[in-house]
Amino acid sequence: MTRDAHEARSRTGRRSGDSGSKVAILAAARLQFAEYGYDGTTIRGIAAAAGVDPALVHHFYGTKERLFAAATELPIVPSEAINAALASREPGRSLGTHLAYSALALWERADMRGAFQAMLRSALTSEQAAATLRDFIAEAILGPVASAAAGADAGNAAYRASLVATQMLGLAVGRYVLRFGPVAQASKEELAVAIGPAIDRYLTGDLGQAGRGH
Amino acid sequence: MTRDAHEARSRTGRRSGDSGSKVAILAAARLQFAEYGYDGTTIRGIAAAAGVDPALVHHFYGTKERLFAAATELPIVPSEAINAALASREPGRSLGTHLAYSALALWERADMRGAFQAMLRSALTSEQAAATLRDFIAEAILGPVASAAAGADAGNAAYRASLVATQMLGLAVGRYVLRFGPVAQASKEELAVAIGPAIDRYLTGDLGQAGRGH
DNA sequence: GGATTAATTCAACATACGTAGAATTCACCG
DNA sequence: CGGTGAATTCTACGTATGTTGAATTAATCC
Repeated sequence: MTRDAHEARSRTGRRSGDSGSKVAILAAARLQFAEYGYDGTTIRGIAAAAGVDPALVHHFYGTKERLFAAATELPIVPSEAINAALASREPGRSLGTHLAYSALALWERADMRGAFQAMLRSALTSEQAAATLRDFIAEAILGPVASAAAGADAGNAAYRASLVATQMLGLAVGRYVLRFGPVAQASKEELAVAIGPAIDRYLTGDLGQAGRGH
Repeated sequence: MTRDAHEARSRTGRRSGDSGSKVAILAAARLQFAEYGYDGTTIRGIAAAAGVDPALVHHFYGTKERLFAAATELPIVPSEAINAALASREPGRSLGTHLAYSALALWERADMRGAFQAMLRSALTSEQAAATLRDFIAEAILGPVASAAAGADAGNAAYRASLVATQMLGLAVGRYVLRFGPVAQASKEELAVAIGPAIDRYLTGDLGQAGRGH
C-alpha cells in the first residue's frame, strides 16, 4: 500500500547471517556485572550495550540469575590453575611471592577479568554471590596452604588460609574495585615482591603467641 | 456517623508524646545500608523497619542521598581516633600490631559499626561512596604511615600506605562482609598479633628489590 | 519448496522505587 | 485559648525494572 515510505524495513524477525547476538549479550553482561554489580546491572542495559532487544536476553538466558551464573562462570578450574602455577615456581622465589604474582596474572587474563570482577563486586551485595566467592576462595587458597603448611601446623590450616585470603582479597578490592592510587598503578612484579613475604608468613611463619596452637 | 466501627481512630496526624521517629529512622537506615548497601536499601524498607510512613523519611531527611550521608556520618574524626590510638601504645607492642588492634576495636564500637559497614558495603557499588571511602582510608592510614616511615623512606609513603590499606581492607571485608569462618570468629587480639607484623613490614620494612626508590 | 525451528522485536503487564502535595492531628507559645 | 508550626499519613505521579506472549522473519531439514 506504499504507506509512509516505500520501503517498510520490517524491524522484527530474524536477521540474515550470523549476528553473534548471544555472544555479544554474554560479553556485555560480564562487563556490566563487573562494573555495577548484580543489582546495579539491568537487563535492559545489557541489551542496549549488545544492540539488542531486552526480550532477546531472556530468550537466550532465561532469568537474570541464570545470566549472572553464565557470566561469572570461570573459563578455568581454579584448583587446576593454582596447581599449574605452583608447579612453575622458579627456584629462589618464595611460595607467597609466587602465589601473589600468579593470582595477579590470573586476574588480569582477558577471559578472567570480567568474570572475576563481576563476582567480587557482586559478592558484596548479594549473599548468593558471597557464598560462591567463599567457596572459590576456599578452593583456591586452602589447597596451597594445606600443602605448604602440611605437618608443620596442620591444625591451623583453615586459619592460615583465611589470613592469606584477607591479604589477597584486600589487594583485589583495592586494586580493581576501589582503585586507590599506588596499588592500582603498580606492576604485578612490584606488588608480588611487596606482598609475598607477608603471605609466606601467614602460610608457615609464627603467628604470634596468642595461643592458638592445637 | 458511626460508619463501620464506632471509633474511627484517625490514622493520620501527629501522635501524642515523643515518638522518637527521627532517631528510629536513622537507626533503621544504618542497619539497612550496612546490610544491603546503598542500592539494595529502599526508603520504603527503612520506613517499614522504623514503623513509619515512607513520606516521613522524606520529611526528615529529604532525599535518599542525604539520608545516606546522615547514616554514614562517623561519630568521631578518624584522624583524631587514630592519633589517640597511637598515643596509647604499650611498650613492647609493635606499631602494626597496635594499629591493627585499634582498627578492630574501632570497627566494633557500637556507634561505629553500622556507619562503617554501610560505607564499606556501599563503596563497592556506588562510585560516590567509593570516593568517600578512599578519602577516609587516606586520612586514617596515611597519617600513621608518614609518621612511622618519616625520614626512612618518605618518597614511598603513599605506596606503603596503600599496601597497609589492602591488608586492613581485606581484613574488614573478610571479617564483616564476606564473613568467612576463622577470620570472622577470631578475637581481636588474635588477629592483631597475626596481622601486625605484616603491617609493620609495609610501614618500615624492605619491600623488595623491584627498584621503587625515587 | 513446504514445514519446522530458531532468532528477533513489539507491546504490555505487574511491581517496586523515589518523591511530592495535600490533609490531619498534636505540641507549644503568646 | 487561639494560632502557628511540626509530625504524621494518604494518595498519587512518573519512572524503571524483570518478565511474558504474540508476531514476524530467516535458516534449516526433508
